[in-house]
Amino acid sequence: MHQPEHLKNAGLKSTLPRLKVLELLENAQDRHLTAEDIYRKLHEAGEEIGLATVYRALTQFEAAGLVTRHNFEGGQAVFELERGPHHDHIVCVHCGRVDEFYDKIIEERQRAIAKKLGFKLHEHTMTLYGECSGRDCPGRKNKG
Amino acid sequence: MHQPEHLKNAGLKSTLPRLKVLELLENAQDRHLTAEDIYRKLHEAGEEIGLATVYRALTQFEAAGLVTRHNFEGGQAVFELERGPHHDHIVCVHCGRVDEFYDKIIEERQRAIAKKLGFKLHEHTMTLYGECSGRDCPGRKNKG
DNA sequence: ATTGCAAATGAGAACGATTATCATTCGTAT
DNA sequence: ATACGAATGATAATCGTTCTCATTTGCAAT
Ligand SMILES: [Mn+2]
Ligand SMILES: [Mn+2]
Ligand SMILES: [Zn+2]
Ligand SMILES: [Zn+2]
Repeated sequence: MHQPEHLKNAGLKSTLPRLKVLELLENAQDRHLTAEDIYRKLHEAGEEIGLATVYRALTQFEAAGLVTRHNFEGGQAVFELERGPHHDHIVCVHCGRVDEFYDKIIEERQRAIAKKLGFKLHEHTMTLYGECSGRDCPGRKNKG
Repeated sequence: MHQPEHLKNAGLKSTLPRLKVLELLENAQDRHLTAEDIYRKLHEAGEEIGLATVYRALTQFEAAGLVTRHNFEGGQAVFELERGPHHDHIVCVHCGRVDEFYDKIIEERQRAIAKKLGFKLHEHTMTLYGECSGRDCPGRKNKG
């Protein structure tokens, strides 16, 4: 369900490459993807697109509020389609799994801290790092 | 007060370049510096040192727990000497000013969230971004 | 349907931050 | 003082991302 209107509404011309990127973000199993993930997945699906175009599309989507960029530690930025409300992330240091959460108390405290320090708060990043308990996580201490 | 013992205790050989970097981190007015900040300040002070050596020293200090690396948004990583207990940061989007804070409630919530999601928490990053109220901040709405 | 033109694309060059290479120098234990 | 492994510094290389520019496309006016 990739609507050209989504792009039009965001003030972006509806082009084939942009629609492909948007569609992939909508349908991919993983919500958090690097530019190269997207480039690779599109090529695997037989779609022609340049890497520079993927980067440009993502930057524009971000500016339009369609997409959020995260700089988890380590090289590449990851992008996710803006679906629901704000949330933060916890990342497994072994398998890279990303879980999402929202904590009202933390958000309140952040606002209070900014106020106390004399800042007009714009946004924040918060990422927790740890070891997940996935059955297939390589960091798992193999017990039954 | 740059003690060779600090390096020795950290398992690092006491060399002149490392002592210079450590001394600068101890004495610089700004607690949060990029590798190039350090390189530049040392050269301005007439000290000979290679940029690669600055990067290597910082990476080793980090591994030894003497220094913490932060990836605030935008290009360069910043480093700070590990002095007291853990804290997080709030950064002014206009002037780059960095303030530090610690919030016990947030830290507690983070632990609870990780537990609920089945993660063994290792660490976290939290950075707030906003507009500071410094007299000389360029983003300041000039009112008396 | 054709035309015209600004905007978008893609290939590859360029860029900035960081790391790797390697010949030379240094630190330190004998 | 000697010796040897580790550290240094100049520079090349790497990596993610952005820029350049010739070509193509979207789209609106014929
Ligand atoms: Mn997310
Ligand atoms: Mn700090
Ligand atoms: Zn995992
Ligand atoms: Zn400011």
